Amino acid sequence: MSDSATTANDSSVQERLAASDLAREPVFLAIRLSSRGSADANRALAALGLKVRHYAVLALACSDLRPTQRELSQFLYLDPSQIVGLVDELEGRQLVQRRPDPRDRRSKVIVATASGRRFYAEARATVSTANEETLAALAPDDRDQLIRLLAAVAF
Amino acid sequence: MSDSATTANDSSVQERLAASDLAREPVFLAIRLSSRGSADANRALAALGLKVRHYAVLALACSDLRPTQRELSQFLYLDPSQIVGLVDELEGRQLVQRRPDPRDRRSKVIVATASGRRFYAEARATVSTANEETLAALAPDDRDQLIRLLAAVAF
DNA sequence: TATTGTTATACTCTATAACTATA
DNA sequence: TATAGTTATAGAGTATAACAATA
Repeated sequence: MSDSATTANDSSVQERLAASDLAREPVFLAIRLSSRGSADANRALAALGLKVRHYAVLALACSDLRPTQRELSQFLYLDPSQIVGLVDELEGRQLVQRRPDPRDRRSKVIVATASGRRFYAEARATVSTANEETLAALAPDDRDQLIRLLAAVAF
Repeated sequence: MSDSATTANDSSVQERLAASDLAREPVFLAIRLSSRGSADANRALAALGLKVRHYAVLALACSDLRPTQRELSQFLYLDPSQIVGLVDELEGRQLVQRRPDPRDRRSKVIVATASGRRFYAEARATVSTANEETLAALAPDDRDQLIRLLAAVAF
């Protein structure tokens, strides 16, 4: 399920769908929100040359978690081999660094550089604007509620 | 973001992540629910030889919407060329039929056969069980609330 | 001239297995 | 013997363009 349809986003088309059984299934609805949300976020991030997955890695590199690549793969449900490429790209743009882990020399801790932090602040604002767009149909209270419920399922 | 990590699902790993900024971003959370939900649903549907996208097409073929392939592509945010293959597989298993659209001979209406309807009932029960698993962390009221909010965003 | 279903093709994403260096 | 990062490769999923039939 993704964002590739041709003439979609016709509101009457979506209204017809809303009447179906499918439209009451939580997994189906989550897939839709996810694909719309990541399409919106990717569109916004494209101006910065990022995709959501780069953004997610950068966000964690800016956090105080000091994650290893292995941990990034666990946090993001991505294969360790995919983290390699994402870190490569971010490192090539000097947004993050690979640092030896003093506790285990096999591991590499991924930390943001100073410019990586500045860039993240910018990206975060961009994503936040995209989120506004995605969740425009909800009142502020409902957004908070949605975030709370999603977090409860996710963790 | 998908379901490919190696030793993930360690609850302490997820607790650490819950403390990050990322864990408050609705799009990130939706991606997680979507990937977990579709992984659960796909696992359940595998016993029936279906994936969620086949299931979605079958569900709409069983509805009273009587969708054309073009409409299916709009409903599911899939490219028309992808609908072809999904309908081919379902038709090969005699679960759905392509019927000429009397109103436009270019179009083909996709309708479920009798055995398609029986099969859908079974698949629906299976998916429902998988949903229970995915949403186990939520109380019934919270589940209803989540579905309501997701539907409000999706339509 | 535009649209529906279809085919073909290229591209991205995902999954898997191996290799190296460390543990 | 097992694990972290890496590489390579195959497979699935996605995007794009073209074509025949019909509008």
